[in-house]
Amino acid sequence: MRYSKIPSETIRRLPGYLRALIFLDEKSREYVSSKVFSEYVHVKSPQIRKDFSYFGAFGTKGVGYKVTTLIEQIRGILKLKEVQKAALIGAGKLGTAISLYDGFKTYGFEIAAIFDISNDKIGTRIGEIVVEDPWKIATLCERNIRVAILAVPAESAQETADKLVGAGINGILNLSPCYLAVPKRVKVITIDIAMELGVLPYYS
Amino acid sequence: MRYSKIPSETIRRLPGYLRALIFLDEKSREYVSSKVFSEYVHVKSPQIRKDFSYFGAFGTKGVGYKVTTLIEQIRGILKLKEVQKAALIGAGKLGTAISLYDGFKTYGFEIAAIFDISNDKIGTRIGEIVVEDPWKIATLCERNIRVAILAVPAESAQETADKLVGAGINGILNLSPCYLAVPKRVKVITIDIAMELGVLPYYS
DNA sequence: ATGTGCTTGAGTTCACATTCACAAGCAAAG
DNA sequence: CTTTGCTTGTGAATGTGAACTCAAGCACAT
Repeated sequence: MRYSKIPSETIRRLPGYLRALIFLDEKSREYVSSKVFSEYVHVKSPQIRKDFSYFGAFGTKGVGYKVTTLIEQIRGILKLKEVQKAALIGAGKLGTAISLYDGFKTYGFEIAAIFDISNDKIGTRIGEIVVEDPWKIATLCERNIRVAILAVPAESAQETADKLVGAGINGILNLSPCYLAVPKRVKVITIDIAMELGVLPYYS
Repeated sequence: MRYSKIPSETIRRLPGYLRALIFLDEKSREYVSSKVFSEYVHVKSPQIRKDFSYFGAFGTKGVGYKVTTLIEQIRGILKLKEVQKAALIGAGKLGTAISLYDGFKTYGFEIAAIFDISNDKIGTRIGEIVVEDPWKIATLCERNIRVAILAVPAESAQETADKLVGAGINGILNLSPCYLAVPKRVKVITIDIAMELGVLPYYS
């Protein structure tokens, strides 16, 4: 299957599709049509069919798509089939909130390590994970952790990102309000809650 | 000035521009060229010039754009000139982390009210704000609060959103992992951290 | 077995966004 | 005053994604 020709905008929508599909699956819904599905994900139905058609046609005319098949397909494309271990850097208020959020397993993620610079926190436990000293970030690669969530103050974000890159990480979810300079092989996604808020008044 | 013809993709980039410009301003940088600016925001220089040209030409050839003028312009377009009051619903771990985050004022936002359903929290103080009972959400309109940040469990997100809509809110930043059904006049932005994480493995 | 109603899948059209290339123009130096 | 170097602003071309439309086809009822 040639996934390489899937448009990037379609990829961007897939996690949203996945979430809705898992929701439908939990409700024991077996089939869903593009029309009904569009209600759940706020994407128009022709768009949904086009997206699904990129990775092969397996819908049933007159009926719709089988929910479990769709989930399998999307998990496969996003490489979420086996559990991905993720590291959390920064155990402040935000980091703690994130580590306790149970939505990660929906996407096959598991927070497998937490780091914090504060001596008060090192050695203590958040959930079931023991907080470690940041110099141990270098061991992430051998622990098979390739994704990191960065919840540190903006001042130390770049510095920490450099360490992560050095440790062989290839994906960073950056929650600091700043851009990170990283090599091209590393994918960075930045979420700045305040910044997202910035477009709201425009649409009023 | 005809702002109405500014492409939506440009609008989406403006908050990012604004953040970088404020950073430059704090560094006392007076002028910035599109080439230099592109390093800061990770957008190519012709794109930046095109974006700026949508809201009028005021760069100086051979020199660049005046940082403070740019900040004024963008604040004007995004309607961030006067301080916008925002309400925070949900004072759990995530809500608390958000209320203590000081990045909001960069965009002219101020958390002016906090609501939580828990009796333990009502009446206590987070930062300088006293946590209120959710039935007081109805008073938001008369308090001149038009934007809300929703940090409640997914189960009660829709119900709370309905209350907010009833209170005359016209923008919601939704941090729950679910879609919200709201009237068209209300703009919703959903951020699901786990979902954003979902695209990372694909790019590995 | 046949017809009916609904849904898929794809080809096409249209709209939008990005990139490119270059003329026009300011500033500073000689 | 003229020249040199750099940067803007924009029209044209290219690329990309969204919306539309409709023939093909499955399932179920009759």
